Amino acid sequence: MILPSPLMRKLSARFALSYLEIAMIERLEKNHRTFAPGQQLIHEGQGHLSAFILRKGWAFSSKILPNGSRQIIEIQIPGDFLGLRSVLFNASDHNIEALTQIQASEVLLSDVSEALSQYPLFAAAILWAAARDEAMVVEHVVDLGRRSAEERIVHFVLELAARLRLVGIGDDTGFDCPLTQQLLADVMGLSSIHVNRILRSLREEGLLTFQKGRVSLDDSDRLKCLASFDPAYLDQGKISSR
Amino acid sequence: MILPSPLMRKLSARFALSYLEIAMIERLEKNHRTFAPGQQLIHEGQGHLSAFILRKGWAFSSKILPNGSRQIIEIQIPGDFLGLRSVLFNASDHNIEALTQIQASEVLLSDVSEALSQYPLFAAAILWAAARDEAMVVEHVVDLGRRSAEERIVHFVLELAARLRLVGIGDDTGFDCPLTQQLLADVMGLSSIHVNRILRSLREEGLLTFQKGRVSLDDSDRLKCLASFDPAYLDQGKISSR
DNA sequence: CGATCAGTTGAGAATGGTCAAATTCGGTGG
DNA sequence: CCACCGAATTTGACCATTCTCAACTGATCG
Repeated sequence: MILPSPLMRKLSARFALSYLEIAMIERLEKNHRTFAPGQQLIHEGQGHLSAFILRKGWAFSSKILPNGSRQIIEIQIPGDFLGLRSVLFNASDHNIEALTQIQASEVLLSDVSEALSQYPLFAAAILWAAARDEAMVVEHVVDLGRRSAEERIVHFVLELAARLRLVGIGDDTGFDCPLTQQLLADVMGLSSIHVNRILRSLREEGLLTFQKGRVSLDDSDRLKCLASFDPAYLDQGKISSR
Repeated sequence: MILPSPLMRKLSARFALSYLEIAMIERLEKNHRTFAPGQQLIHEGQGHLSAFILRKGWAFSSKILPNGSRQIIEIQIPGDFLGLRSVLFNASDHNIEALTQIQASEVLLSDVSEALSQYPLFAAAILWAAARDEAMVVEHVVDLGRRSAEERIVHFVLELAARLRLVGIGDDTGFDCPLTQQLLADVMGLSSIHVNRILRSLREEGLLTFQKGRVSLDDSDRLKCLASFDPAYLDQGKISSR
C-alpha cells in the first residue's frame, strides 16, 4: 500500500472514500512531474488542457500590475489543485509559480471530468475543496479590506497552519514555511519592510516567531483572539453533514 | 414573446442558445419574488436549497467583522446568480442583502442541476458566468492589495460599467447607481470620508461624476489609463472561443 | 417643521510606505 | 576551514496615504 497522498489525506478527513475511489485517485495522481523554484506552471492568458495536483512543495498564484507590483492571490500547499478553474473554464487569468522545488501530478481535463461523473463522492469532495478555496479567497478580501497589518498577518498564518495540519504537515507548535518576507508582503498587500516590523513585534510579544523557514505559534490562544480567527470557513464539510 | 431577462442577455452575448434552452431558462426564471431594500436574501452560516436569479435591482454580499466593520465581497446586478455557490456547496459563508427594491426568481437546486445536466450549452454558459464572477473576486483582491484608493475606485467603476452594459443597463456616458458612498467605501476597504474626497477630486479633474444616484464617465479614456483597466478578465469567453 | 440620512469639509493622528544603509545567513569556491 | 557573494532580513528616519473625530450642509419625508 502506497502512502496516502496529501490530496487523499485532505479528502479523507471529510469523506469516507471507498477502496475504488482511493484507487481511482491513485491512478489520477500517477503522472508525476517536478518543477524547480520559480518555474511557471501556468501562464497568464493561456488556455490549458491539464491541471496539477500538488504533492510536495509550495506554489502560489499571482497577478502582476503594470507598475511592477505584485499581488499574490493564494498560496498553494500539498493536496491543493493547481489550475483546476483554468481547466474547467479554459482560461487562466493569473500565473501559477513554484515557490519551492515541487512534485506535482499532471491530470488531464478529460480524466478529471470522467472521474467526477463516475464517482459521485469524489465529485462531492472536489466541490467541497473548491468551496473551501473560494472561502479562502473571500477571507483574503476581508483581510486586505478591513484588517490591520497585524491582524491580517496573524489571520493568514493561522489559516495556513490549519490548512497544513489537515494534510499532516506541522503540528500545534508551528510549521516549516518557505515564504520570504517579500512573498508574505505580496500576499498581504503590504511592503516587506512593514511585514518585518510586524513580525518583530509579534516575536517580542511572545506571540509567534517567523524566522529561518520556520513558523512557531508561541501563544495560539492569544493569536486566535488577536485576529478573531474562526476556522468555520475551513470546515464547511462538518457543518453541512450535521 | 417575453422580453429577454438580464440573465438571458448576459448569456446570449457569448453563447448561441437554442430555442429549447431559452424556453428552459424562462421556465427557470418563472417564480418571481420581490424583496425590500435591506432585506436579507441569504444569511451567514445557513444551508440553503434554493438560489436566486436577480432580474431587477441590486444586491450585495458581505461579511461583518467582530469589531463591527463590514467588507462587501461583491455587488450583484441584474442577470447575476445569487447564492449559487451556497447552494452547490450547501454552506453559505456570507450574507446577501438587497440594496434596492429587488425582483428575483427563486430557483431550486434540483432544477438547476437538472438543467445543467440536460443542456450542455447552458452548463457551459453557467460555468462561464461563474468563472467571470471568480475573476472579479480575484481582481477585487488586487484592488484591495495593490491599488491606491483612486485607482481602485476607478477600476471598480469601470468594471461595473462594463458589467451593466452587458445586460443592457447604462451606456457609454454612464449609468444609474444606487450605491451610497458608505457602501462604496465598504466595497473598496476605505472610509466613506476618503471615498468622498476621492470622488470630489475625480469630479474636479473632469474624470467621473458620482452623484445623486448617477455615475457619469466624463473621460473614459483617461479613466481606463488611470486605473490600467483591461477588461480581458470579463471577456474570457471571447478568448476561449478563438 | 423636525427628523433623519447621505454627503461635505477641516484638522490632527495613525498606519503603513519609501529610501538608504547595515547586518545576517546560506551557500560556494579556494 | 575560511573568505566571499548574493539574497534575505533588520533598522532608522522621514514621508504619504488614509483614518478618525467633529461639525456642518442639504435633501427628503412624514
